[in-house]
Amino acid sequence: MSRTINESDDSMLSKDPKSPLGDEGNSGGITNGAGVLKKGPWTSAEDAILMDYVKKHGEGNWNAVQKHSGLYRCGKSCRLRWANHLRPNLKKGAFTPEEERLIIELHAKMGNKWARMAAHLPGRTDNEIKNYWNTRVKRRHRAGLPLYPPEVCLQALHKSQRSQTSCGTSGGGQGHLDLMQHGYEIPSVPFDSLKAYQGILPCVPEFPDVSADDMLMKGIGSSQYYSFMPPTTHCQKRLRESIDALSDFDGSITSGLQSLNQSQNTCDKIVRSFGLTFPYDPDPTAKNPLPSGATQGGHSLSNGNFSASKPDLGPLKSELPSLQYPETDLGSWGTPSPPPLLELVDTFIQSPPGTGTVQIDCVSPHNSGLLDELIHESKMLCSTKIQSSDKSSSSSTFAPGDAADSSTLNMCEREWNANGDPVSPQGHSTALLIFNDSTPISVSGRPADEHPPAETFTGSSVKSEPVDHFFTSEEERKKIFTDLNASRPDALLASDWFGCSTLCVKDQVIMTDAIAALLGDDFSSNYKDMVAETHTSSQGWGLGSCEWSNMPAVCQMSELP
DNA sequence: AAAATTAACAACCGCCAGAAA
DNA sequence: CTTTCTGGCGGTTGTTAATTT
Repeated sequence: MSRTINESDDSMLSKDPKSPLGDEGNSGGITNGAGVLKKGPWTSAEDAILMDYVKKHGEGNWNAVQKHSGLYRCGKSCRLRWANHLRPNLKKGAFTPEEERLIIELHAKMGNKWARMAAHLPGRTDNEIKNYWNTRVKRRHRAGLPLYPPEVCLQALHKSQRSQTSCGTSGGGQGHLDLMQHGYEIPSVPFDSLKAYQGILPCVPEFPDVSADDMLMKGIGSSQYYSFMPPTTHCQKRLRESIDALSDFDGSITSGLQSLNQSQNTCDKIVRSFGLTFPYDPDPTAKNPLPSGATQGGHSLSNGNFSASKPDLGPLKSELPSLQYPETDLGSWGTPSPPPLLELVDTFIQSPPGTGTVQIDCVSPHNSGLLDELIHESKMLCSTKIQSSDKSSSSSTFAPGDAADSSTLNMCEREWNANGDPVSPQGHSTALLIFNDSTPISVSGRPADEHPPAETFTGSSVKSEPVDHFFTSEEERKKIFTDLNASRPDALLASDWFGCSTLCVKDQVIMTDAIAALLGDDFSSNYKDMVAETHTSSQGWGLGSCEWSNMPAVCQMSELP
């Protein structure tokens, strides 16, 4: 739009520092010694000055612009103005369908790497792309549509698979061409892997396209709308720390993470990097460390359908720190993820001995005091747990009947019942994901390479073969995570989210035996009934309309002998 | 026709990394 | 080696036009 430029400003074209350039429309500025630097919309007069300057001096040295041209703008602002509006060969106007398609594809591959994406779109700026995408996110979200069209997902999947293959055969030296050339980082592997089920698993008839980015974008597309999803960068910051700590993260996830068990510091790192809290509570009856208000609010958040499926709780959204997910928010949880994903996360998140029960929460980067408090408390509890579990690690087990967990379950069940409509398109069925301690072993005690028969719960449609089809080996899965984590912390985060969340699958629900083990027979039975109900009353919802930002984080890392 | 909502855009801010001093 | 400067990037906010109610 050209609305911001008042064409009458042309009359003000002047290089006189005392001209209206210096203060016209000044909506507050900063001083830099030479005067007040103007902020706000650029006038065409300022544009002319800047263009003239660049013509004479070339790009760069933006801080000198003011000195040489008398333009009362900071160098940063000048650079931005030049890059986004004045530089030649800029393509203006709406994105063409082709460009839109490209953006979608690129975003599927790169995530919020606007500058890189812009490099693929001649004449377009990162800002343009970013704005377009954010708008798209809002629009799609509002419409309840998936962010990525299915073809993009499939494409990403194929690339992902090729990339994995390539990495596997070349030792990672030569990844997918795109990955290497364009700095494509790890595609959203875990999600892509799920997408793979689309064509394999009957239980995933139309796995909606979603990726780590998707999830993230759901959360970061706009703080206005997704304020309770951790923005990528902040998560990356947290993750970076852990990645640093895991410099030996060479695929041996277990060893890498187990090393984290060495100290409170590492525990802290885990907490921060994974956005986890470790509210281990020796007293299961007081398991939920969140204040009731937070819980409730978190519920509203996690239920936080922007379409306000629970309007009564809506107002809490703005009052609460982001991402305080209650353990009890069942009604809004998605459906359980398929076993491989669970195991993937299991593989990655090796709860060190003594970590004990871990509640994974998603910590907002914009921690409020409350959240900080919770984190602090979690750290303390974590520390406590490490100490205590050292004494009793051999006997520390997680069982369906475990009091602590059952308390959670009870809460969940109550919540579930309270929600009344557990299978509504946006209040999907729920499950707890249990991250067991020893990776190769699922909660049910089954070795990881022996994929659990998820059909146990769906009773009909879940098969285990796809697991083997997609992940040929444990090494491969580890490899994926290694690659993922090494180059795409946000994807890791997403995987973390994924792992600690539940997966919404159109028309179908997958439940792992791990979950079953946790829930116990009665609950599982109820769950199955509910699933059946879901099937019959399905409205064809998918991830696209699923509230990722809702993802509760009731992930329990339990110890296993 | 007015108000409300949504979309599109522009610009700023904070953070970070690399280069230069 | 440390500090400072600069440019770049991504997230966020604010404004306005367009559309809907």
